[in-house]
Amino acid sequence: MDVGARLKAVRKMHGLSQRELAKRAGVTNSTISMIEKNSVSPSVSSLKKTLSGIPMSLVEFFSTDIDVIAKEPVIYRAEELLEMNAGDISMKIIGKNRSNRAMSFMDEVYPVGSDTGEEMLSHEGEEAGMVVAGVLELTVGHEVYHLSPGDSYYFESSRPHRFRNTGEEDCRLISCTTPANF
Amino acid sequence: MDVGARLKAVRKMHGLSQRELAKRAGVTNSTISMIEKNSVSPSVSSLKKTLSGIPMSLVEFFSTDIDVIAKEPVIYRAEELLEMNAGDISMKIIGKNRSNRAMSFMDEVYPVGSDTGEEMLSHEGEEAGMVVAGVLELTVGHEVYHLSPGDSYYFESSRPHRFRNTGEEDCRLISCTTPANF
DNA sequence: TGTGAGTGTTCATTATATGTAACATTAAAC
DNA sequence: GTTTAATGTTACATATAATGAACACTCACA
Repeated sequence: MDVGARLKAVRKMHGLSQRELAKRAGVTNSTISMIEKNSVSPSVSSLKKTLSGIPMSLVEFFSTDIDVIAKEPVIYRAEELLEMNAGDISMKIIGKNRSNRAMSFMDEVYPVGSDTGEEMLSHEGEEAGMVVAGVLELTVGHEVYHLSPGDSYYFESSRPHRFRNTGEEDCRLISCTTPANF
Repeated sequence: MDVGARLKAVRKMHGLSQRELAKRAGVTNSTISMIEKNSVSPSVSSLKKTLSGIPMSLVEFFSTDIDVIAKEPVIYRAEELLEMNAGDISMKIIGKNRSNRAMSFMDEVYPVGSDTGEEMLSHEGEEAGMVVAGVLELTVGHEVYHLSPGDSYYFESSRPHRFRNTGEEDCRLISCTTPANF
């Protein structure tokens, strides 16, 4: 991660000179020069102060992809979607071949009786989804929910959760998680 | 933003002592102590090095919400979903009443002839979606795509884009954007 | 051909962060 | 009670970053 190059790119992108940004941010131009040349590793507070002149948050600074947006594919045909299997659950991941994704967007099919398992799932991030066909039993924490087509959910992935198809037909679910898990 | 408190929380969450983390990260325990007490503002490089012992990225560190996970609602019934209208396009937002969301997960309906407009959209983030019914014309950059049910897309929202229903029936789309725009 | 306002860089000084090694406190083991 | 190993904190020396004032350079304009 090239902090200097990124700051330079961000600054240029906003049409600011080192001195102009320095004035707005309340730091000196030499500080910015040194940071951009990677002659120093700025403290969190000074980087934050510097970015306040843009303005830009630290999250944005570290997550924004300055690199050229590669000519990534945009659309994924239904018949081309690669099917993955986790147990008997089928998942088709949209954008799987992209270099970096912020999300995992998926078309999932839970066959009758399928289950992510008694051991509850728990991981970083957030997830949301909508049932398109069939019924789904969703457990989050100590609550159990039953979802029909058109019903949806949104929760923090750190909360223990479990998906089951307790119905009598396959359940199809369109879901999304962030960050990308798959 | 309380860097010290956050580091402490993250460290505790992973069951590490200052010394243990220090050893894994290749810094000294006193450095960690000082950072956690906010007696110093660590340099980006030393914070990064410190987090490598967790391990955790800078993005995660600055974006992770350590605050207590509020008792947010989890599921949203089809009939309860609030319908929003942008022109003649209908959008139902999942999780709208949540305090903070990383994503906008939506159930959208594009009536025949509807269009996000000649002026292409362009904003921060990434977006993905899958057509559930009808057909959709998606323009990204200079490319025009036609999607049928089961087809999907994933692209950087900074790329100019436009959605149109050029078909002869309503188009239903389940989509997600990050960060949350709606 | 200056001249002036802009650009980014560099140097010496000052301020701040980090490493080393000590300290005090707690909890478990004997 | 004493020991032992763990915890987090602190003091001082050293390393590093930030400041303020110079410097060299480019470009527009007279």
